[in-house]
Amino acid sequence: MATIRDVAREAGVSIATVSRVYNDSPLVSDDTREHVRRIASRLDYIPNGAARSLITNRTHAIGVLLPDLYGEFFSEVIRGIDLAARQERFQVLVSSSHADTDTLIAAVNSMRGRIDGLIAMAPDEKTTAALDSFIRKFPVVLLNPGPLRAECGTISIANFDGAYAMVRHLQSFGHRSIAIVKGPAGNIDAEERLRGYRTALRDSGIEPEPSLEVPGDFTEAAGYEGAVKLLSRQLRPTAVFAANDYMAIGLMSALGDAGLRVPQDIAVGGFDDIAISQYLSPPLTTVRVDAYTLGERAVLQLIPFTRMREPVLAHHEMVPTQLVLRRSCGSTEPLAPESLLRQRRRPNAEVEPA
Amino acid sequence: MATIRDVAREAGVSIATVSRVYNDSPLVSDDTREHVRRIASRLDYIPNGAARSLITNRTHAIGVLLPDLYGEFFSEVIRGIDLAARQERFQVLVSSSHADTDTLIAAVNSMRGRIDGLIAMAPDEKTTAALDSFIRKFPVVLLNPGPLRAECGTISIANFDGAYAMVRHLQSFGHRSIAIVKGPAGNIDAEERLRGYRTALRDSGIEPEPSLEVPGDFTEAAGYEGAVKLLSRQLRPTAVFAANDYMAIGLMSALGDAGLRVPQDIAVGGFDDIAISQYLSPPLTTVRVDAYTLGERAVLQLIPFTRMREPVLAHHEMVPTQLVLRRSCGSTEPLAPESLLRQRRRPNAEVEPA
DNA sequence: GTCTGCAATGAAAACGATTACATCCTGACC
DNA sequence: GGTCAGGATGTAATCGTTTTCATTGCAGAC
Repeated sequence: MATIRDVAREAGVSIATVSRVYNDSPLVSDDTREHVRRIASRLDYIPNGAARSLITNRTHAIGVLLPDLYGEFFSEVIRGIDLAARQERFQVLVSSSHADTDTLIAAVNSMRGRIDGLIAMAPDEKTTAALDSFIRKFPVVLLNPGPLRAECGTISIANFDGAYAMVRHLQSFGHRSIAIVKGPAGNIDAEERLRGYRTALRDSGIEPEPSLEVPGDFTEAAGYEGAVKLLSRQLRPTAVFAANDYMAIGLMSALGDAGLRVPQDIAVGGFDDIAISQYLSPPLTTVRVDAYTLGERAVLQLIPFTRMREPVLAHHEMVPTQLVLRRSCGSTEPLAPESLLRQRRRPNAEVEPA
Repeated sequence: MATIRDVAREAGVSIATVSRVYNDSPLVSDDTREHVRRIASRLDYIPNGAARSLITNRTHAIGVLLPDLYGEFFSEVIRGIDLAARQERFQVLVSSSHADTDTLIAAVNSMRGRIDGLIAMAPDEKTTAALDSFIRKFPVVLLNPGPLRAECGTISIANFDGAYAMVRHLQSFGHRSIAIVKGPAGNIDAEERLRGYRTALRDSGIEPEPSLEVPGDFTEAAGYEGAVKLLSRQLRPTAVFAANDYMAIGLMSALGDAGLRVPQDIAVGGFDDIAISQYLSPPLTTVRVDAYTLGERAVLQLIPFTRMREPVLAHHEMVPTQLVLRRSCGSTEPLAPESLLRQRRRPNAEVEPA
């Protein structure tokens, strides 16, 4: 590997000059700059990153810490982060699949000194607490944290708004008795969605009815059981909002087993807009979550603070969700071809999934 | 940030001793080791990675270069890489979404000097060629490259075997006239799957019939059109193998539109086992691709060579595929609950997809 | 009591860049 | 012609480690 010294010698200048060329200093004449560049590329010289960050105390890399997420969401977040970071000429160091607090902390420590800032998804209270001391002295942006008390930057998904919009939409079809299959207790997304559901009801003068709120855990099976529970009521609801699409799938299959038609007998709404949703029969009305933007915004919020090496000022941002109308809620509007909509989200999707 | 000097001063030893403690040198007495560790942790000392790699010329990081992949596959590959790398105490630097050769090369260059080895997925000939000079002097493992002539390590998916098994399986139900909807020309996976299809036919004494091989491009729409084309023959095939699941979906919806029942009137097989497949009606018989293992094996193959800083010896490995029997091919065997099978692949899936 | 050998430690030279400061040169101005 | 400004370049200190090569101290051999 050629070093800056080799280039300097070969070009007949000092290493300071070569360095200046690579740092776009205005203190180099155009001739020299040109000459040095030529020699450097002939020698296949690439500045040594380690030496650089040793002296500048900057690594030009950001760390990304994610729990073990399901495919679609994960890859979109990373994609958003990756592209935004590349734009800013930052490298991305990832570490995912952190089941517990210990491995998460270990991961943070192993990244220390190798990154200028951190983007982390803390799925629960415990993990957020674990990151706390780090947050106080280092640029950190949290993805989708819970109670917004963190003293750092955060980006959240508009779970509340999405759920609210979904319920209001169901109401626009005349539904008055709307049930919900909830997500796991303690889960931040689940709680926000429930809150959106309740608020939407109250805003239309309906007091949420506990027996219409059945527990769930985001799995297909929970959706199935939830439906069974709801159908055992003497008065069955006319619409059900499942707090995520997987539960909506289970729900719909239970309804089918019970001989009920969706949406004629009962309307169904989901959340997430996972890839499957558009292929269900009927296609599922749901709430699209823009994971790409989540990642992108996180980078844009983080980068300025990496330059100062200071904690990110408390600043809370929200990524909007979008109601996706399909037939499961009774919508009959002519819809744009889904495949085109999808396409827009993955402009370079040229390669085969497997 | 505390430096090694701070620790040395505070502990009353030389920096050499502190360094030795952190490098597990046997040349330190147990007392000293213990003492230094205590001081270090009190000062919250973490060795500076930049300084370390400057002197050792090793970064303890591997780069991962991926094209723009669809969600599920992408995240599983990364997960495999991440976990294996963590085991070996390596960091992972990712860069994805490389639509063209230029951005790919740029990404490689921006990683130079920051990584000890590279795992890259080169989706086509052009990209492989672009990486060629790099491959000659640096540890590289290619994921799923085409013709196995690359002078480096490679890990491929057993596309041929999977397609072969699928066709043989269809034949076991008595099908003699089996069509295929092909993937895009030039695509490596597509070509291997086609080859597997043809070989399976020949091995059972059937000469592949060109009119039973209709073109496709891995999209749902292509599957639909493929079905239309096949149904327009005077003699319709009794089974169709779609070269990926998305095309199988389009295919099945076209068959439905034509009033044909799957599998009674016509059997269907797919490839990839995307998440949707088990929810289709009927659930799709397909070939599972183990992306996790792909990533994991790549790391295990790469790591030893990073220590020598030498190119990876040409070594070609294959990740097996697995036939997943569901109802679309006519299988009536009692099947294990799918949700359990899925679970095994994502042991820590505690967090909500969105 | 000296010498040898070995375990434990320290001093100092790298590693390859950035950058403050010094120096040189050129041309403008009086 | 001398002075001065300022652009272009060079010198050298510095970043925080690892590692080679002393150096020290002590145990055991003679």
